[in-house]
Amino acid sequence: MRPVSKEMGEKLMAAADLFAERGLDATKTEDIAAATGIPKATIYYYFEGKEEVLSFIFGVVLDAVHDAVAGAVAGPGTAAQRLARVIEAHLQVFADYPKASQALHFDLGRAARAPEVAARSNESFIAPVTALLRDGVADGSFRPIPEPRLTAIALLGTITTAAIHVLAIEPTDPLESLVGVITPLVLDGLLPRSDA
Amino acid sequence: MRPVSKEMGEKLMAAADLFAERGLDATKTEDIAAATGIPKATIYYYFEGKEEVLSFIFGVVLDAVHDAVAGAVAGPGTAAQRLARVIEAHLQVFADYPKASQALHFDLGRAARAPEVAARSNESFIAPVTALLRDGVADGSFRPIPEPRLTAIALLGTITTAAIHVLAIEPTDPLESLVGVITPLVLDGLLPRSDA
DNA sequence: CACAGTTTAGACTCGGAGTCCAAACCGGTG
DNA sequence: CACCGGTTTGGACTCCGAGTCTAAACTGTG
Repeated sequence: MRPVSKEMGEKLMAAADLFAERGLDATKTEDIAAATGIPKATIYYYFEGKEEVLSFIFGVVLDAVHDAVAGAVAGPGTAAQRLARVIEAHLQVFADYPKASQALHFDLGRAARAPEVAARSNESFIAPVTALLRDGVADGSFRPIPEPRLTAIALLGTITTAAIHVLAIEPTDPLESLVGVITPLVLDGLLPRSDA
Repeated sequence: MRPVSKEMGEKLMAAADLFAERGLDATKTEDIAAATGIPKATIYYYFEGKEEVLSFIFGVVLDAVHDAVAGAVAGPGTAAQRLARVIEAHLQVFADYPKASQALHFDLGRAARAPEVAARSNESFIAPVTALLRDGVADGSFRPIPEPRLTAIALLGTITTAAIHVLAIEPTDPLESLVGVITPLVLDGLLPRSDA
């Protein structure tokens, strides 16, 4: 994969629509060419094949997640407040890159099988959130969490699944409504608080 | 898709391994034939194509989820106890059909795009769990939940993502360890309970 | 201008999905 | 047993699209 100019990168994001609608394999190289305005031969000059085009798009999203999460984690406040901001920021990435996020989630298998995508999703979300959970436990703003890493992974699933569902399957509710669903769910749980 | 005999159905499940490892598109019809022992021509006699073979496998898993969830929801106890059993039962399906579950999650895009798969995952999990949440709110065993359906979807994501991760990506932890992660997470949340 | 890198059209190869067919097989039924 | 419908299968065939290749044009830089 040759280095991609900013302009070309932007053009390429148009392919995210195709991938989100049809998936990688139902998307012809010619379609990508048509949608992006980049001729097939040029695409092959930059990328090994359409799978690498998809990886490029995934990279853009994962970078955005990385920045969003890193910013939220590094911010002020208790671990709980920062986790709430992680959720908000992550959802904002879905709002910013709806089609690309959808493509990422929908071609999850391919993504998971690509070691560098797995590594990046680890760096972007799982590792920082795991650390945040540990912090919160240490300073008492979270209850003891026996498996912070698995918990972080579960949180990732909570956020992404809900977001993708709203985005792609039943776009009846706005994405913002999810903050009010997910944040209380993961912070307070479903049981009533006797001290509330 | 013609009706499939029990024996043939069992043979077909061998294809789940291929789908889980490589995804549908990297799996050749010939490979399916080799893995299942069913010749290509016979496969095409029963199914429109390999996509329908995948749908068949998805159907088996979704049926199992349906039965597991229905059983847990219908059981005795508070809504919280029944939800805990839903989680356990759902995880048990992952344990029973690891490869097929993986294939389902990995080819999520295809699944989500297939209207009957979306409908079945709604019937199997989302609708019954939404109802369970409503019940729990009504009888006071859950706190008020403004968006029970979105919450149910979020729960589905929590469970499946964690399970798939453990199953496919980092099989270091056993699947059972997830019960202790997910159940407290969704029932109690991450914040400490001052009344605990 | 010459040279290196980029861009592109278009022709080509090749693998695999799905089609088709005809032969065999199988389990009733008269 | 002879027949008939549905099933099973091998193998040949078509067709589409990914990826390759080439050569020409174009771009900017010394």
